[in-house]
Amino acid sequence: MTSTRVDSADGVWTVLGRADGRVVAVDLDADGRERARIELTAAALPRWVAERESADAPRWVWHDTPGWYDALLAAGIRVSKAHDLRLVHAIVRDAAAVTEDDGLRRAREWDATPAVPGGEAALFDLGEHAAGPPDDIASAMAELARQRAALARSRTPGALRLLAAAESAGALLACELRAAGLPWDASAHDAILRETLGEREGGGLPARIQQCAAEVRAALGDPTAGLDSHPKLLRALHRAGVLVDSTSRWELERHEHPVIAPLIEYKRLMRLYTANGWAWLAEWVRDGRFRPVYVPAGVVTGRWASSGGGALQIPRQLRAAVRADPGWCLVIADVAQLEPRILAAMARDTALAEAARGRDLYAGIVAQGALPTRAEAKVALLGAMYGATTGDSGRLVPRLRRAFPRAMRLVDEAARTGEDGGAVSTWLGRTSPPPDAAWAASQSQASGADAEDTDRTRARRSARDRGRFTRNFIVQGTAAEWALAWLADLRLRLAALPDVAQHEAAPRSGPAFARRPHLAFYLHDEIIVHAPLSYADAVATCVRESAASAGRLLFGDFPVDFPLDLSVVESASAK
DNA sequence: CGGCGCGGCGCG
DNA sequence: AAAGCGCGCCGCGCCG
Repeated sequence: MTSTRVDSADGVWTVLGRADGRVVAVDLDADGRERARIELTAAALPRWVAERESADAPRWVWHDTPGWYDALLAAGIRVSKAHDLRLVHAIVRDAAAVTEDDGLRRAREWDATPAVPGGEAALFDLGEHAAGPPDDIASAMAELARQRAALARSRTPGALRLLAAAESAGALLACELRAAGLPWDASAHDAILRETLGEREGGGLPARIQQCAAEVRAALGDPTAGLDSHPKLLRALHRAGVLVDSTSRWELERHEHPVIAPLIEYKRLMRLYTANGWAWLAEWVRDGRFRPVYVPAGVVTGRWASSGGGALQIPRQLRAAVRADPGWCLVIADVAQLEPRILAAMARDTALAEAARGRDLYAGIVAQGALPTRAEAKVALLGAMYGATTGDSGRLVPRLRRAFPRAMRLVDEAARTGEDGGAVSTWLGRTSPPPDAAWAASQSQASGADAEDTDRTRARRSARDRGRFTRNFIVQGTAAEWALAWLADLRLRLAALPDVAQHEAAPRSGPAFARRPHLAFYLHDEIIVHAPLSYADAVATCVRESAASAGRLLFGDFPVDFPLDLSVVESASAK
């Protein structure tokens, strides 16, 4: 297997940008000096990129990945490496390790919102940078120079360059995931909907929802009770003697009344119907593929977000609709308890890493005697990373503090920094945003001589809120970096798999790369690869090796495992 | 009428 | 009424 590198200390960089209606490509050497410059028509670009890709596979530098890569993918061209100026700008701009920014922070035109594929939203959006970052070659060259200089002078150039490369690989993958799509069996989805919700009759709600609604109204003794408006439902519940303060499920469950069960069922069915019902199916699934819009770094911690389609919230109930094409399979893998393992590695906490040695980190904590049961170990650890102070979780955290002082010190310190208005950074250097002006103003006002008790209370609470955010930021953000490193390595390994003699029933439509094993889904700590059956073992090996490689890339030889739950299946429901 | 905030719930 | 992080989407109801 050829070695696959995520790092960016490598050969040729080629900057793409526009000028006078044409495309300009500039080759740079390792020091960033211009070596060659050519002009192309937009129509000639894909073929030229493909030639360069097979000749010397440069790192492609561009203002925004979807703005260039969607068209290349549509032309059947895939690239291996990129540098996304918009995404890297945001990292460098906020990074605490960047001390001399070489004018980068003043280049406000790069503070742009992500362009949404296929979206026309920018048309009426008069926001300052609604049009996205500048795509001309001069701007791209200038911004790249600022970024390279700022990174070179930063306190942690290696880590930040790695983050830039991983972030950009993620941007490539986000386009590829959308182009390939997640194989989705619309008839299986329809069957689940009909099974769960009942048949649709006329223009009304499905049968089982109507039945539930009737049972709820009967139990309330109110044949016209409105169930979809919280105020109306709350009043109806009160009239029936159910004295709840909200209509949320966890509160309803605490009451005994004939209305409770059918009401909870009604809400469950309505949720499925409205969020992932037939309307969703018609809008988001085409030609057997679900194509969500992924938004790399859409979350401040560096996690991806999604826009439209709810890619990050597909209910487990519908997983059976995720089905491989005939003759193909799904290789599904997720990391067991990623965030506590990340915490152990970041803190160099060998005791926690030892507990994480096996498959089940929580069982490992119990085995060490830190906490009596698995359930308590889990809630305590989540509480530690989320900043729980009360309840079961808050009560258990002190025991964790005794057992794993290094890990706990790391998150406690991050919380304290956040409470004081400071910034914290992930392992590779992504830095939390500064508190907004209102937060800072309320803190200083509360510490003044003329502050009221209510001011102090409120300021204290918002300080603690921010502490919980920064506490979680370092762990969630570093977990996102590990996942990016995993993905970046995996997509290169998959692309490097040799062709087998006979492809099984490769889909005739869709991009060329999707006729070979390819990533089809990604969600925080889980991936799905869609592959011909004959590739199953090779893909599983790639997935495992990439995970091991990501651990080494971030944490060197620190002994922490990132075990995968991996399965090769026809349908995601079997997992 | 569209925009927005909220409650609620799906996901990690 | 959430204790304890991060998201997106739905329907409702209010506002202009």
